[in-house]
Amino acid sequence: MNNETNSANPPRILVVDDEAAIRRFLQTVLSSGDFCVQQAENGHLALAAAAAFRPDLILLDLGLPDMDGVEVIKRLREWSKVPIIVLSVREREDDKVKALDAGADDYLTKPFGIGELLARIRVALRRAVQQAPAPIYKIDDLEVDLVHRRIVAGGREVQLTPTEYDLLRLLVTHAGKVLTHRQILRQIWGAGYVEQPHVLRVNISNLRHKIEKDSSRPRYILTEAGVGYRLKADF
Amino acid sequence: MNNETNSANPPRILVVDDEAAIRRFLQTVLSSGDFCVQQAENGHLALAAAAAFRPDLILLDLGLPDMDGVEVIKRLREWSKVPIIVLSVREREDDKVKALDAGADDYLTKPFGIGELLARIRVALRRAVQQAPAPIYKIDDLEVDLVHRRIVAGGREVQLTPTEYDLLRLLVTHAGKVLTHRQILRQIWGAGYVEQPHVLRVNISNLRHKIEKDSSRPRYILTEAGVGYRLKADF
DNA sequence: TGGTATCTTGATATATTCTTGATGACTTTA
DNA sequence: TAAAGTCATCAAGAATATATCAAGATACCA
Repeated sequence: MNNETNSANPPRILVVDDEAAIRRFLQTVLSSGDFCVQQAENGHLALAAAAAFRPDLILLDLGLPDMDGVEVIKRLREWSKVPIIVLSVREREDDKVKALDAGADDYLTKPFGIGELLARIRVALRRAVQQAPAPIYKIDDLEVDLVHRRIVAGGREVQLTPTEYDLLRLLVTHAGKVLTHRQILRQIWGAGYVEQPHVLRVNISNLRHKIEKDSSRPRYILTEAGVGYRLKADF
Repeated sequence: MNNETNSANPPRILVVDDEAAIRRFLQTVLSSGDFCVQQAENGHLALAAAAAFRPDLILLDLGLPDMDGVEVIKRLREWSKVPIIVLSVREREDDKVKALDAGADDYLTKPFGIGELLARIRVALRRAVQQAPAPIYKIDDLEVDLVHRRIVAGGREVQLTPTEYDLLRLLVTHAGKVLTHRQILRQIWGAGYVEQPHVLRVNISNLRHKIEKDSSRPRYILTEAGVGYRLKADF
């Protein structure tokens, strides 16, 4: 996993909101606070912009026209750890909990004070200075692009089923680390499957046939007998 | 054989508030949420408790009798990065900004919902876990990474069987101490095996062949004749 | 509704790990 | 020195874990 940091001053902030007035307002406030601001007006544009623009922080309104805000957070969290601050008019506690549990870092209810917003942004940035792993995992002949959900093995793109993709993503995001059968089963199939490693084995086998040159001698997905599986890492 | 993976202890939370009613309330709420709770009723006790108790998270009321809450945050931040969530009755934006800039991670205004509080706690803990570096035991040429379940000896990674790994983990977590045969057998094979040191010897032998340069002259796993084994410690 | 892709489950061959017994080296003690 | 105990190692069969194929079940889409 290449580890490129993208923290050149000033910090870049992506503002996601469907109301142009609010985007303009935040643009003004943040620009004068020495931030570089990019805007997106719906969920799909936000995901694309997050991948292309690589912001250091995302301000996200939950009420987007094209997709649910919580879904946007989940999709972002599939590959990125960028701090997300939710700005919402909704006051319901349930929305906050869902957004925070989906991976948001903070939640502000409109209307909010500018001073507080800037302070929350400082907190999030203070914490995040360190790391920003590239969302493309590349090792030898295997390329996994978590943003575009694209897998290339041996020079050709391979199609994975949803389960296979989830499995590979889990391995990629923990590259180098041994994941026990139970950990994988709980993550992908749910707590009720932790005692059924068979379904996992079948999927590992299928995945290997799609991404390994010689599936009987795997180079990427390594078996840790009696324990679980581990994706080869480049260290 | 008990082959159970290590499950983390319940996160420890330090509650700092001068009102006993609120401490009791939080104690109840948090304990049922599977947290281990410690209390402090003023700033000085909070600082002492943070040092002694080493909580994973601090819930801090700003209105303390003996010192300003912001001062408590600053003093904590002189040596600790423990997540701090401020709980305050004050609504003034200025207080929030000061607390956040002093090093607090989040700020909730009373009254707050329990669901939201728990969600904010999960966010703070989630982040703290991510940032904690993996502890690696390193003795001369032997490297044991218990998080990644990765063993490197003599510069190359070695594959251990589950039993061998459990055995090495036991030795590593008690590095420098002599573990009797009975202690090891009870831990790894169960109480029924304490009279059968043979299995242990075979596994020690196999382990040595994998991690020692010259297994007939072990440098790491030392035999304490008539007693047990001891892993060399780097002191 | 039919057709397709995916998921689940069973059967079975292969591979790994565990246990156990045999053997010899070494140490301690009589 | 002999005898007894402890320790290290090897190797083979037993037990367990893993990989794979394929059929039936299910979900999804046009």
